[in-house]
Amino acid sequence: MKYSTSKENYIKAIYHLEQEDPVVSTNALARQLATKPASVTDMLKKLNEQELIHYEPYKGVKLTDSGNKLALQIIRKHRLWEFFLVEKLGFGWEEVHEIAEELEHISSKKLIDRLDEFLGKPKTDPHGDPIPDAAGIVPKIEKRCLLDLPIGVSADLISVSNQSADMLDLLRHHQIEIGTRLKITNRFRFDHSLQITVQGGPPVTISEQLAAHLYVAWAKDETD
Amino acid sequence: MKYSTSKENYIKAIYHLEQEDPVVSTNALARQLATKPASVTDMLKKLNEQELIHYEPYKGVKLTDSGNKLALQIIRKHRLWEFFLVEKLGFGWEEVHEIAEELEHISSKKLIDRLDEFLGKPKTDPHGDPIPDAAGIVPKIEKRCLLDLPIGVSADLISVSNQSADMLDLLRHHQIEIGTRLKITNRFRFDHSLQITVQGGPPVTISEQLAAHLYVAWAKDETD
DNA sequence: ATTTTTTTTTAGATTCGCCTAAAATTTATC
DNA sequence: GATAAATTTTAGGCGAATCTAAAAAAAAAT
Repeated sequence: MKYSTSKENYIKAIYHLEQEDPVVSTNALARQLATKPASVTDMLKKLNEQELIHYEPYKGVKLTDSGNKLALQIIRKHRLWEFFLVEKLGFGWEEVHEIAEELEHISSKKLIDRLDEFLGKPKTDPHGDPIPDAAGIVPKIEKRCLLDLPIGVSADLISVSNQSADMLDLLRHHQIEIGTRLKITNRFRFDHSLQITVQGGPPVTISEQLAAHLYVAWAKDETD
Repeated sequence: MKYSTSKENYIKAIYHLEQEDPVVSTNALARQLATKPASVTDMLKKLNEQELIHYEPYKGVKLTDSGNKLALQIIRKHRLWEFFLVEKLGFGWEEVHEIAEELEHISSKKLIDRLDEFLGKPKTDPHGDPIPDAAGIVPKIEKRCLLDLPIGVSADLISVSNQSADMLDLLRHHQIEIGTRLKITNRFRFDHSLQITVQGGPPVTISEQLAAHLYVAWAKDETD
Protein backbone atom coordinates (compact mmCIF):
# COMPACT_ATOMS: atom_id res chain seq x y z
CA MET A 1 0.00 0.00 0.00
CA LYS A 2 1.17 3.51 -0.76
CA TYR A 3 0.29 6.53 1.37
CA SER A 4 0.57 10.27 0.82
CA THR A 5 3.49 12.22 2.22
CA SER A 6 1.09 13.92 4.60
CA LYS A 7 -0.29 10.65 5.95
CA GLU A 8 3.20 9.27 6.40
CA ASN A 9 4.12 12.36 8.39
CA TYR A 10 1.13 11.87 10.67
CA ILE A 11 2.01 8.22 11.27
CA LYS A 12 5.61 9.11 12.03
CA ALA A 13 4.57 11.90 14.41
CA ILE A 14 2.17 9.60 16.26
CA TYR A 15 4.91 7.01 16.59
CA HIS A 16 7.31 9.51 18.13
CA LEU A 17 4.70 10.96 20.49
CA GLU A 18 3.72 7.47 21.63
CA GLN A 19 7.21 7.10 23.07
CA GLU A 20 6.37 9.83 25.59
CA ASP A 21 2.76 8.95 26.24
CA PRO A 22 1.02 5.83 24.89
CA VAL A 23 -2.11 7.86 24.08
CA VAL A 24 -1.52 10.76 21.71
CA SER A 25 -3.69 13.88 21.86
CA THR A 26 -4.98 15.94 18.94
CA ASN A 27 -3.26 19.04 20.29
CA ALA A 28 0.10 17.33 20.68
CA LEU A 29 -0.10 16.16 17.09
CA ALA A 30 -1.05 19.61 15.85
CA ARG A 31 1.95 21.06 17.64
CA GLN A 32 4.32 18.43 16.29
CA LEU A 33 3.10 18.82 12.72
CA ALA A 34 2.82 22.61 12.84
CA THR A 35 -0.81 22.43 11.84
CA LYS A 36 -4.19 23.14 13.43
CA PRO A 37 -6.17 20.76 15.66
CA ALA A 38 -9.13 20.84 13.27
CA SER A 39 -6.92 19.59 10.45
CA VAL A 40 -5.63 16.84 12.67
CA THR A 41 -9.13 15.63 13.48
CA ASP A 42 -9.91 15.43 9.76
CA MET A 43 -6.86 13.37 9.08
CA LEU A 44 -7.34 11.08 12.07
CA LYS A 45 -10.71 10.05 10.68
CA LYS A 46 -9.08 9.01 7.43
CA LEU A 47 -6.21 7.17 9.08
CA ASN A 48 -8.72 5.40 11.29
CA GLU A 49 -10.69 4.20 8.25
CA GLN A 50 -7.50 2.87 6.74
CA GLU A 51 -6.86 1.04 10.02
CA LEU A 52 -3.49 2.65 10.57
CA ILE A 53 -4.63 4.01 13.92
CA HIS A 54 -7.15 3.31 16.67
CA TYR A 55 -9.12 6.52 17.05
CA GLU A 56 -12.22 7.40 19.01
CA PRO A 57 -13.41 11.02 19.17
CA TYR A 58 -12.14 12.85 22.26
CA LYS A 59 -10.20 9.79 23.36
CA GLY A 60 -6.86 10.24 21.65
CA VAL A 61 -5.10 7.97 19.23
CA LYS A 62 -2.77 4.96 19.06
CA LEU A 63 -1.10 3.21 16.16
CA THR A 64 -2.46 -0.16 15.06
CA ASP A 65 -0.01 -2.93 14.26
CA SER A 66 0.04 -1.95 10.62
CA GLY A 67 0.43 1.71 11.54
CA ASN A 68 3.38 0.81 13.71
CA LYS A 69 4.92 -1.20 10.92
CA LEU A 70 4.52 1.71 8.53
CA ALA A 71 6.07 4.12 11.02
CA LEU A 72 9.11 1.88 11.37
CA GLN A 73 9.53 1.70 7.60
CA ILE A 74 9.51 5.48 7.34
CA ILE A 75 11.94 5.86 10.23
CA ARG A 76 14.19 3.25 8.66
CA LYS A 77 14.27 5.27 5.45
CA HIS A 78 14.86 8.54 7.25
CA ARG A 79 17.80 7.23 9.25
CA LEU A 80 19.42 5.35 6.38
CA TRP A 81 19.28 8.47 4.22
CA GLU A 82 20.77 10.52 7.05
CA PHE A 83 23.58 8.02 7.33
CA PHE A 84 24.15 8.23 3.59
CA LEU A 85 24.22 12.02 3.59
CA VAL A 86 26.77 12.22 6.39
CA GLU A 87 28.87 9.21 5.55
CA LYS A 88 28.96 9.31 1.76
CA LEU A 89 28.26 12.92 0.87
CA GLY A 90 30.06 14.57 3.76
CA PHE A 91 27.15 16.58 5.17
CA GLY A 92 27.30 17.85 8.76
CA TRP A 93 25.03 16.17 11.30
CA GLU A 94 22.89 19.25 11.62
CA GLU A 95 21.94 19.77 8.00
CA VAL A 96 20.77 16.27 7.12
CA HIS A 97 17.46 16.14 8.94
CA GLU A 98 15.60 18.43 6.59
CA ILE A 99 16.78 16.62 3.47
CA ALA A 100 15.98 13.22 4.97
CA GLU A 101 12.44 14.48 5.65
CA GLU A 102 12.00 14.57 1.90
CA LEU A 103 13.91 11.42 1.04
CA GLU A 104 12.02 9.29 3.56
CA HIS A 105 8.93 9.45 1.34
CA ILE A 106 10.55 7.84 -1.70
CA SER A 107 8.53 4.69 -2.06
CA SER A 108 10.75 1.96 -3.51
CA LYS A 109 11.38 -0.80 -0.98
CA LYS A 110 14.09 -2.26 -3.16
CA LEU A 111 15.88 1.09 -3.16
CA ILE A 112 16.03 1.28 0.59
CA ASP A 113 17.16 -2.31 1.02
CA ARG A 114 19.95 -1.79 -1.51
CA LEU A 115 20.94 1.45 0.14
CA ASP A 116 21.09 -0.39 3.47
CA GLU A 117 23.39 -2.97 1.87
CA PHE A 118 25.52 -0.28 0.22
CA LEU A 119 25.99 1.49 3.54
CA GLY A 120 27.02 -1.73 5.26
CA LYS A 121 23.76 -2.26 7.17
CA PRO A 122 24.49 0.34 9.82
CA LYS A 123 22.77 -0.11 13.17
CA THR A 124 22.47 3.59 14.03
CA ASP A 125 22.14 6.90 12.23
CA PRO A 126 24.60 9.80 12.67
CA HIS A 127 22.71 10.99 15.75
CA GLY A 128 23.03 7.59 17.40
CA ASP A 129 19.40 6.57 16.90
CA PRO A 130 18.83 2.92 15.98
CA ILE A 131 17.91 2.03 12.39
CA PRO A 132 15.07 -0.53 12.10
CA ASP A 133 15.93 -3.45 9.83
CA ALA A 134 13.97 -4.52 6.74
CA ALA A 135 11.56 -6.48 8.94
CA GLY A 136 10.93 -3.46 11.14
CA ILE A 137 12.92 -4.71 14.10
CA VAL A 138 14.65 -1.92 16.00
CA PRO A 139 18.07 -3.06 17.18
CA LYS A 140 18.54 -2.65 20.90
CA ILE A 141 21.51 -0.39 21.24
CA GLU A 142 23.93 -0.44 24.12
CA LYS A 143 25.67 2.88 23.87
CA ARG A 144 28.79 2.64 25.96
CA CYS A 145 32.38 3.78 26.07
CA LEU A 146 34.63 2.01 23.59
CA LEU A 147 36.68 0.89 26.58
CA ASP A 148 33.73 -1.26 27.68
CA LEU A 149 33.46 -3.06 24.34
CA PRO A 150 34.28 -6.76 24.68
CA ILE A 151 37.13 -8.00 22.53
CA GLY A 152 36.00 -9.33 19.18
CA VAL A 153 32.61 -7.56 19.07
CA SER A 154 31.94 -5.10 16.24
CA ALA A 155 30.43 -1.76 17.19
CA ASP A 156 29.56 1.49 15.44
CA LEU A 157 30.87 4.83 16.59
CA ILE A 158 27.94 6.91 17.85
CA SER A 159 29.36 9.99 19.46
CA VAL A 160 32.59 11.64 20.53
CA SER A 161 32.74 13.32 23.92
CA ASN A 162 35.30 15.86 22.82
CA GLN A 163 34.80 17.97 19.73
CA SER A 164 38.11 19.80 19.74
CA ALA A 165 40.05 20.36 16.53
CA ASP A 166 42.84 18.15 17.87
CA MET A 167 40.40 15.31 18.40
CA LEU A 168 38.86 15.65 14.94
CA ASP A 169 42.35 15.73 13.50
CA LEU A 170 43.25 12.52 15.26
CA LEU A 171 40.04 10.83 14.20
CA ARG A 172 40.63 11.83 10.60
CA HIS A 173 44.13 10.40 10.81
CA HIS A 174 42.74 7.04 11.93
CA GLN A 175 39.97 7.30 9.34
CA ILE A 176 37.39 7.06 12.08
CA GLU A 177 34.13 8.98 11.84
CA ILE A 178 30.61 8.71 13.16
CA GLY A 179 29.19 5.41 11.99
CA THR A 180 32.56 3.76 11.51
CA ARG A 181 32.61 0.12 12.57
CA LEU A 182 35.24 -0.64 15.21
CA LYS A 183 36.38 -3.87 16.79
CA ILE A 184 38.90 -4.35 19.58
CA THR A 185 41.32 -7.15 18.73
CA ASN A 186 43.75 -6.79 21.61
CA ARG A 187 44.42 -4.84 24.79
CA PHE A 188 47.85 -3.86 26.09
CA ARG A 189 47.94 -2.95 29.74
CA PHE A 190 51.60 -1.94 29.72
CA ASP A 191 51.14 1.32 27.82
CA HIS A 192 47.35 1.62 28.00
CA SER A 193 46.86 1.04 24.29
CA LEU A 194 44.32 -0.90 22.28
CA GLN A 195 44.62 -2.76 19.01
CA ILE A 196 41.49 -2.23 16.94
CA THR A 197 40.24 -2.70 13.40
CA VAL A 198 38.54 0.18 11.59
CA GLN A 199 35.81 -0.79 9.13
CA GLY A 200 37.22 -4.31 8.99
CA GLY A 201 40.62 -3.07 7.83
CA PRO A 202 44.03 -4.07 9.17
CA PRO A 203 44.60 -3.77 12.96
CA VAL A 204 45.88 -0.43 14.22
CA THR A 205 46.82 0.84 17.64
CA ILE A 206 45.14 3.67 19.54
CA SER A 207 45.51 5.02 23.06
CA GLU A 208 43.04 4.41 25.87
CA GLN A 209 43.02 8.17 26.24
CA LEU A 210 41.43 8.40 22.80
CA ALA A 211 39.17 5.39 23.33
CA ALA A 212 37.79 6.94 26.50
CA HIS A 213 36.11 9.63 24.39
CA LEU A 214 34.57 7.29 21.84
CA TYR A 215 31.05 6.06 22.47
CA VAL A 216 29.91 3.07 20.50
CA ALA A 217 26.82 0.95 20.08
CA TRP A 218 26.39 -2.66 19.23
CA ALA A 219 23.47 -5.05 18.85
CA LYS A 220 22.59 -6.86 22.04
CA ASP A 221 23.14 -10.36 20.74
CA GLU A 222 25.74 -9.58 18.09
CA THR A 223 28.49 -12.15 18.18
CA ASP A 224 30.51 -11.43 15.05
CA MET B 1 11.76 29.24 -6.13
CA LYS B 2 10.17 25.90 -5.34
CA TYR B 3 7.55 24.27 -7.50
CA SER B 4 5.14 21.38 -6.99
CA THR B 5 6.00 17.93 -8.27
CA SER B 6 3.21 18.26 -10.77
CA LYS B 7 4.51 21.54 -12.16
CA GLU B 8 8.00 20.15 -12.43
CA ASN B 9 6.64 17.21 -14.38
CA TYR B 10 4.90 19.55 -16.82
CA ILE B 11 8.07 21.58 -17.33
CA LYS B 12 10.12 18.46 -17.94
CA ALA B 13 7.57 17.06 -20.37
CA ILE B 14 7.47 20.33 -22.32
CA TYR B 15 11.26 20.32 -22.48
CA HIS B 16 11.36 16.82 -23.93
CA LEU B 17 8.56 17.48 -26.44
CA GLU B 18 10.31 20.66 -27.59
CA GLN B 19 13.16 18.50 -28.83
CA GLU B 20 10.79 17.01 -31.43
CA ASP B 21 8.79 20.12 -32.25
CA PRO B 22 9.61 23.62 -30.97
CA VAL B 23 5.90 24.30 -30.35
CA VAL B 24 4.24 21.85 -27.98
CA SER B 25 0.53 21.08 -28.27
CA THR B 26 -1.94 20.53 -25.45
CA ASN B 27 -2.76 17.05 -26.73
CA ALA B 28 0.87 15.99 -26.93
CA LEU B 29 1.38 17.08 -23.35
CA ALA B 30 -1.74 15.25 -22.18
CA ARG B 31 -0.46 12.09 -23.84
CA GLN B 32 2.99 12.43 -22.33
CA LEU B 33 1.68 13.08 -18.83
CA ALA B 34 -1.11 10.49 -19.01
CA THR B 35 -3.68 13.14 -18.17
CA LYS B 36 -6.58 14.88 -19.94
CA PRO B 37 -6.27 17.88 -22.25
CA ALA B 38 -8.59 19.92 -20.02
CA SER B 39 -6.25 19.41 -17.08
CA VAL B 40 -3.32 20.48 -19.22
CA THR B 41 -5.02 23.73 -20.21
CA ASP B 42 -5.61 24.55 -16.54
CA MET B 43 -2.00 23.97 -15.66
CA LEU B 44 -0.66 25.87 -18.66
CA LYS B 45 -2.46 28.98 -17.44
CA LYS B 46 -0.72 28.71 -14.09
CA LEU B 47 2.71 28.05 -15.57
CA ASN B 48 2.19 30.99 -17.89
CA GLU B 49 1.44 33.28 -14.95
CA GLN B 50 4.62 32.12 -13.25
CA GLU B 51 6.48 32.93 -16.48
CA LEU B 52 7.86 29.43 -16.87
CA ILE B 53 6.22 29.12 -20.29
CA HIS B 54 5.00 31.27 -23.15
CA TYR B 55 1.39 30.27 -23.67
CA GLU B 56 -1.39 31.70 -25.79
CA PRO B 57 -4.72 29.86 -26.04
CA TYR B 58 -4.90 27.57 -29.08
CA LYS B 59 -1.34 28.45 -30.05
CA GLY B 60 0.70 25.90 -28.17
CA VAL B 61 3.43 26.41 -25.67
CA LYS B 62 7.19 27.03 -25.34
CA LEU B 63 9.48 27.22 -22.33
CA THR B 64 10.74 30.63 -21.27
CA ASP B 65 14.39 30.98 -20.32
CA SER B 66 13.61 30.35 -16.69
CA GLY B 67 11.41 27.39 -17.64
CA ASN B 68 14.28 25.96 -19.63
CA LYS B 69 16.66 26.44 -16.75
CA LEU B 70 14.25 24.68 -14.40
CA ALA B 71 13.84 21.78 -16.85
CA LEU B 72 17.60 21.31 -17.02
CA GLN B 73 17.87 21.26 -13.23
CA ILE B 74 15.24 18.53 -13.02
CA ILE B 75 16.87 16.52 -15.78
CA ARG B 76 20.22 16.90 -14.06
CA LYS B 77 18.76 15.47 -10.89
CA HIS B 78 17.01 12.65 -12.70
CA ARG B 79 20.12 11.53 -14.54
CA LEU B 80 22.46 11.83 -11.58
CA TRP B 81 20.13 9.70 -9.48
CA GLU B 82 19.91 7.14 -12.27
CA PHE B 83 23.68 7.02 -12.37
CA PHE B 84 23.78 6.54 -8.61
CA LEU B 85 21.22 3.74 -8.67
CA VAL B 86 23.05 1.79 -11.36
CA GLU B 87 26.61 2.54 -10.36
CA LYS B 88 26.45 2.47 -6.59
CA LEU B 89 23.41 0.37 -5.79
CA GLY B 90 23.71 -2.13 -8.62
CA PHE B 91 20.28 -1.61 -10.20
CA GLY B 92 19.67 -2.72 -13.77
CA TRP B 93 19.28 -0.01 -16.42
CA GLU B 94 15.60 -0.76 -16.87
CA GLU B 95 14.43 -0.40 -13.29
CA VAL B 96 15.94 2.96 -12.43
CA HIS B 97 13.73 5.32 -14.40
CA GLU B 98 10.69 4.98 -12.17
CA ILE B 99 12.66 5.53 -8.97
CA ALA B 100 14.50 8.52 -10.45
CA GLU B 101 11.10 10.04 -11.31
CA GLU B 102 10.56 10.36 -7.58
CA LEU B 103 14.08 11.33 -6.59
CA GLU B 104 14.26 14.13 -9.15
CA HIS B 105 11.83 16.18 -7.08
CA ILE B 106 13.97 16.30 -3.95
CA SER B 107 14.67 19.98 -3.63
CA SER B 108 18.09 20.45 -2.03
CA LYS B 109 20.56 21.95 -4.48
CA LYS B 110 23.45 21.20 -2.16
CA LEU B 111 22.43 17.55 -2.13
CA ILE B 112 22.55 17.24 -5.87
CA ASP B 113 25.87 19.03 -6.19
CA ARG B 114 27.43 16.80 -3.55
CA LEU B 115 25.98 13.74 -5.21
CA ASP B 116 27.52 14.89 -8.49
CA GLU B 117 30.87 15.19 -6.77
CA PHE B 118 30.48 11.82 -5.04
CA LEU B 119 29.76 10.15 -8.37
CA GLY B 120 32.79 11.74 -9.99
CA LYS B 121 30.90 14.33 -12.05
CA PRO B 122 29.73 11.87 -14.69
CA LYS B 123 28.96 13.31 -18.12
CA THR B 124 26.24 10.81 -19.03
CA ASP B 125 23.62 8.69 -17.31
CA PRO B 126 23.41 4.89 -17.67
CA HIS B 127 21.37 5.27 -20.87
CA GLY B 128 24.03 7.47 -22.45
CA ASP B 129 22.08 10.71 -22.11
CA PRO B 130 24.14 13.78 -21.16
CA ILE B 131 23.92 15.14 -17.60
CA PRO B 132 23.62 18.95 -17.42
CA ASP B 133 26.15 20.53 -15.06
CA ALA B 134 25.32 22.72 -12.05
CA ALA B 135 25.03 25.74 -14.35
CA GLY B 136 22.58 23.93 -16.62
CA ILE B 137 25.04 23.39 -19.46
CA VAL B 138 24.46 20.14 -21.32
CA PRO B 139 27.78 18.57 -22.29
CA LYS B 140 28.04 17.82 -25.98
CA ILE B 141 28.63 14.11 -26.18
CA GLU B 142 30.54 12.33 -28.90
CA LYS B 143 29.42 8.74 -28.60
CA ARG B 144 31.89 6.64 -30.49
CA CYS B 145 33.60 3.29 -30.45
CA LEU B 146 36.33 3.02 -27.83
CA LEU B 147 38.73 2.26 -30.69
CA ASP B 148 38.23 5.83 -31.91
CA LEU B 149 39.12 7.39 -28.55
CA PRO B 150 42.35 9.41 -28.77
CA ILE B 151 45.13 8.32 -26.44
CA GLY B 152 45.08 10.16 -23.12
CA VAL B 153 41.45 11.31 -23.26
CA SER B 154 39.10 10.12 -20.51
CA ALA B 155 35.72 8.80 -21.61
CA ASP B 156 32.70 7.19 -19.97
CA LEU B 157 31.33 3.85 -21.10
CA ILE B 158 27.88 4.43 -22.56
CA SER B 159 26.77 1.20 -24.16
CA VAL B 160 27.93 -2.27 -25.06
CA SER B 161 27.02 -3.67 -28.46
CA ASN B 162 26.96 -7.25 -27.26
CA GLN B 163 24.95 -8.31 -24.26
CA SER B 164 25.99 -11.96 -24.12
CA ALA B 165 26.79 -13.64 -20.83
CA ASP B 166 30.40 -14.07 -21.99
CA MET B 167 30.71 -10.34 -22.59
CA LEU B 168 29.22 -9.41 -19.22
CA ASP B 169 31.55 -11.89 -17.60
CA LEU B 170 34.56 -10.33 -19.26
CA LEU B 171 33.44 -6.83 -18.32
CA ARG B 172 32.95 -7.88 -14.74
CA HIS B 173 36.45 -9.33 -14.71
CA HIS B 174 37.90 -6.01 -15.85
CA GLN B 175 35.62 -4.16 -13.42
CA ILE B 176 34.13 -2.23 -16.29
CA GLU B 177 30.46 -1.27 -16.28
CA ILE B 178 28.24 1.36 -17.78
CA GLY B 179 29.51 4.73 -16.64
CA THR B 180 33.03 3.53 -15.94
CA ARG B 181 35.68 6.05 -16.91
CA LEU B 182 38.21 4.66 -19.38
CA LYS B 183 41.39 6.10 -20.85
CA ILE B 184 43.63 4.56 -23.48
CA THR B 185 47.27 4.84 -22.45
CA ASN B 186 48.89 2.79 -25.19
CA ARG B 187 48.15 0.86 -28.38
CA PHE B 188 49.94 -2.30 -29.50
CA ARG B 189 49.55 -3.10 -33.15
CA PHE B 190 51.40 -6.41 -32.95
CA ASP B 191 48.66 -8.32 -31.14
CA HIS B 192 45.82 -5.86 -31.53
CA SER B 193 45.68 -5.01 -27.85
CA LEU B 194 45.17 -1.79 -25.94
CA GLN B 195 46.52 -0.59 -22.64
CA ILE B 196 43.83 1.31 -20.74
CA THR B 197 43.09 2.62 -17.28
CA VAL B 198 39.77 1.82 -15.61
CA GLN B 199 38.38 4.50 -13.27
CA GLY B 200 41.85 6.00 -12.98
CA GLY B 201 43.32 2.75 -11.66
CA PRO B 202 46.49 1.01 -12.81
CA PRO B 203 46.88 0.30 -16.55
CA VAL B 204 45.49 -3.00 -17.81
CA THR B 205 45.43 -4.66 -21.20
CA ILE B 206 42.35 -5.51 -23.24
CA SER B 207 41.84 -6.83 -26.75
CA GLU B 208 40.69 -4.71 -29.69
CA GLN B 209 38.03 -7.35 -30.12
CA LEU B 210 36.56 -6.31 -26.79
CA ALA B 211 37.12 -2.60 -27.37
CA ALA B 212 35.22 -2.79 -30.65
CA HIS B 213 32.03 -3.46 -28.68
CA LEU B 214 32.46 -0.65 -26.18
CA TYR B 215 30.89 2.70 -26.98
CA VAL B 216 32.10 5.67 -25.05
CA ALA B 217 31.38 9.37 -24.73
CA TRP B 218 33.58 12.26 -23.83
CA ALA B 219 33.15 16.02 -23.60
CA LYS B 220 33.98 17.85 -26.79
CA ASP B 221 36.78 19.94 -25.40
CA GLU B 222 37.94 17.61 -22.64
CA THR B 223 41.68 17.47 -22.49
CA ASP B 224 42.43 15.65 -19.24
C1' DA C 1 -16.09 28.03 -49.21
C1' DT C 2 -18.75 25.11 -46.54
C1' DT C 3 -18.92 21.28 -43.80
C1' DT C 4 -16.82 17.86 -40.94
C1' DT C 5 -13.35 16.48 -37.84
C1' DT C 6 -9.96 17.35 -34.56
C1' DT C 7 -8.07 20.13 -31.09
C1' DT C 8 -8.49 23.12 -27.36
C1' DT C 9 -10.82 25.64 -23.93
C1' DT C 10 -14.57 26.57 -20.59
C1' DA C 11 -17.81 25.21 -17.02
C1' DG C 12 -18.84 22.71 -13.19
C1' DA C 13 -17.66 18.84 -9.96
C1' DT C 14 -14.46 15.95 -6.98
C1' DT C 15 -10.65 14.71 -3.72
C1' DC C 16 -6.96 16.03 -0.70
C1' DG C 17 -5.10 18.65 2.86
C1' DC C 18 -5.50 22.62 5.04
C1' DC C 19 -7.92 26.81 7.21
C1' DT C 20 -11.27 29.76 10.60
C1' DA C 21 -15.13 30.14 13.49
C1' DA C 22 -18.42 28.07 16.26
C1' DA C 23 -20.27 24.18 18.81
C1' DA C 24 -19.62 20.09 21.68
C1' DT C 25 -17.18 17.55 25.06
C1' DT C 26 -13.90 16.74 28.63
C1' DT C 27 -11.08 18.36 32.42
C1' DA C 28 -10.05 21.47 36.08
C1' DT C 29 -11.51 24.65 39.65
C1' DC C 30 -14.14 26.61 43.13
C1' DG D 1 -21.65 19.24 41.71
C1' DA D 2 -21.86 23.54 39.12
C1' DT D 3 -19.10 26.49 36.49
C1' DA D 4 -14.97 27.97 34.12
C1' DA D 5 -11.22 26.63 31.12
C1' DA D 6 -9.09 23.80 27.91
C1' DT D 7 -9.49 20.47 24.35
C1' DT D 8 -11.59 18.47 20.49
C1' DT D 9 -14.88 18.16 16.89
C1' DT D 10 -18.14 19.95 13.40
C1' DA D 11 -19.42 23.08 9.75
C1' DG D 12 -18.32 25.60 5.94
C1' DG D 13 -14.60 27.26 2.77
C1' DC D 14 -10.31 27.49 -0.04
C1' DG D 15 -6.43 26.28 -3.34
C1' DA D 16 -4.22 22.64 -5.98
C1' DA D 17 -4.72 19.20 -9.32
C1' DT D 18 -7.54 16.38 -11.42
C1' DC D 19 -11.95 14.80 -13.99
C1' DT D 20 -16.33 14.77 -17.47
C1' DA D 21 -19.29 17.02 -20.59
C1' DA D 22 -20.16 20.71 -23.51
C1' DA D 23 -18.78 24.78 -26.15
C1' DA D 24 -15.46 27.21 -29.04
C1' DA D 25 -11.77 27.50 -32.27
C1' DA D 26 -8.64 25.67 -35.70
C1' DA D 27 -7.49 22.33 -39.20
C1' DA D 28 -8.80 19.10 -42.71
C1' DA D 29 -11.84 17.37 -46.24
C1' DT D 30 -15.12 17.73 -49.61
